[in-house]
Amino acid sequence: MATSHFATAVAPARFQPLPHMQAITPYGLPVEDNCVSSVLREHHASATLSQPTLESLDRIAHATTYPAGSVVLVEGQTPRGVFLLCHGRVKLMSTNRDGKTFIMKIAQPGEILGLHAVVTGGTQELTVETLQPSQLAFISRADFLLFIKQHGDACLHVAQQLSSDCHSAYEVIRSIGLSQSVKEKLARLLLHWSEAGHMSQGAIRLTLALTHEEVAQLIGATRETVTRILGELKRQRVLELKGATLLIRNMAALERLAQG
Amino acid sequence: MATSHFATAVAPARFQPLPHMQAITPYGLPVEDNCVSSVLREHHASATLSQPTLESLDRIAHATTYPAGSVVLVEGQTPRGVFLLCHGRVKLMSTNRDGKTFIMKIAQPGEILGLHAVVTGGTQELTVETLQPSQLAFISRADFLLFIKQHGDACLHVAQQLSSDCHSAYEVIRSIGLSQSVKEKLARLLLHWSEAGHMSQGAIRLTLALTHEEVAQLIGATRETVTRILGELKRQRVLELKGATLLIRNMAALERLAQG
DNA sequence: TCTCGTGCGTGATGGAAATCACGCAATGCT
DNA sequence: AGCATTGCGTGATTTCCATCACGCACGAGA
Repeated sequence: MATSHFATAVAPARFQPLPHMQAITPYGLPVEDNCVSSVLREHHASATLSQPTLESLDRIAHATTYPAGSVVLVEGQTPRGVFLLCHGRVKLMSTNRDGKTFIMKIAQPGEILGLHAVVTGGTQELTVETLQPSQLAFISRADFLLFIKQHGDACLHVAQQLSSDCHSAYEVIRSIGLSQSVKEKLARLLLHWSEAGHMSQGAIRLTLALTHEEVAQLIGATRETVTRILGELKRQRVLELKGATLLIRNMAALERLAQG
Repeated sequence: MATSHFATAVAPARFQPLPHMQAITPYGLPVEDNCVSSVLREHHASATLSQPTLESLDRIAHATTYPAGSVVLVEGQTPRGVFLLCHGRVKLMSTNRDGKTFIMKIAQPGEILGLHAVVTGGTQELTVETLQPSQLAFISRADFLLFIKQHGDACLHVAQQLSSDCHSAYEVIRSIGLSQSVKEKLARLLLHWSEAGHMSQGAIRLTLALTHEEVAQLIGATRETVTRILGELKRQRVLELKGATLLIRNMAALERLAQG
């Protein structure tokens, strides 16, 4: 189990292109030169970042496309810079010596990866691995530090990003530290996901792009328990699961499980 | 148990002085007007903050002394501003509906409390309660935001503080998410504390200012298990405990327990 | 088409720790 | 002094979940 995890996590690192090998492998993603400013405009940052700031960011950022399963950053390494996630989804995780993995969060487009290490000058806290083919923009440490020194609005945005990282870390701690059972944690996770899902005929529909193993690593449990509890919830008609599509049929029951 | 926790956590809130009631109750602590710049000079910030920045910080900060057990910030509340911890120690914690508490960290002088909420504009993430008589400097939200906008070095320092908050949150997640047993978590905690302890006749001496209950809340366990494991470690001559003084006799054994 | 790898479904079993339920010492209050 | 409160020490019981050990489905590649 631990071995198989390492296989998926580490093997694709060989495919990791260097930042300057820009867009050699499209993996079906559109190759945009200015993906940086566009993704920041679409997502949260529009309010805080000025036009000149975005432009100078575009100048120092280099977009690259990665296949699914690429290891972009590794915990413990000295950071060469930060990555801005333009397209796709990546998992941020930590692994201990006996191969047990904990997934801290799934990052969405617009998030900056590897920020802490660059800001504090320490080593990388988390391992970052793509879940899908993803486009990331690399900014070297020196360029980035100069950039936030020169642009006050960027520094504020960095602070906000760090705040939001903290926020999600605290959420995780609350989830795994303050709950009695795995069922409760799983219910909480599903509720959290349901916020991003769509209503359809009285149920909430969302696509579950993770394996049971990964779900387990998100809540600090084993794959078997996740499978068992999901099965139980299906039998109780709380959930319905076809392929990667998850239907939440009984929201109230889920909320009760998550400690109402 | 839950009730008794709430008693200690909430009751002293009645003694909470308003920030403008400056230094009415000294509680045995020296009353310094410029505690802000002096504590920042002593601790980490000396490198990043310039003299003019420190001076203007002193102008907007208002020092106040609190007795032990004061609730300074409460999770969920809309923040009026941030607190800079000048003297003493406070615990940052989160509580769920059935009264179960998780302590995220014990903050040391120099740390800024309530930063996330002020930076992001959201609600307070954590409850902050003094463990000892402590001196805190209040800075209103408006003053603080203006201050970091005007002082680039301060904004960077804020980013670093947020990074370090994230760092400790990730540490906690690793500790509680990636360990097999309570014994392992407790060993890790003791090792972490030992870094701040002093060597004396082949053992490391440190003062354990927390109750077993609080230790349990730091590692996500119950008071009984903490008592039992500490007792076991005493019997195995790994630890020695007299009053609030903790002696670590066998560092190697502790490291083995913490997964060497 | 036949493996092989990967992910899911399930049973049996053991063990770590939560829970419950005490007693006992130290401290503070009136 | 007497009483309440708080923190520590311990036993008995129980519950939940990790662990081990399978089988089975499905897509990919030879």
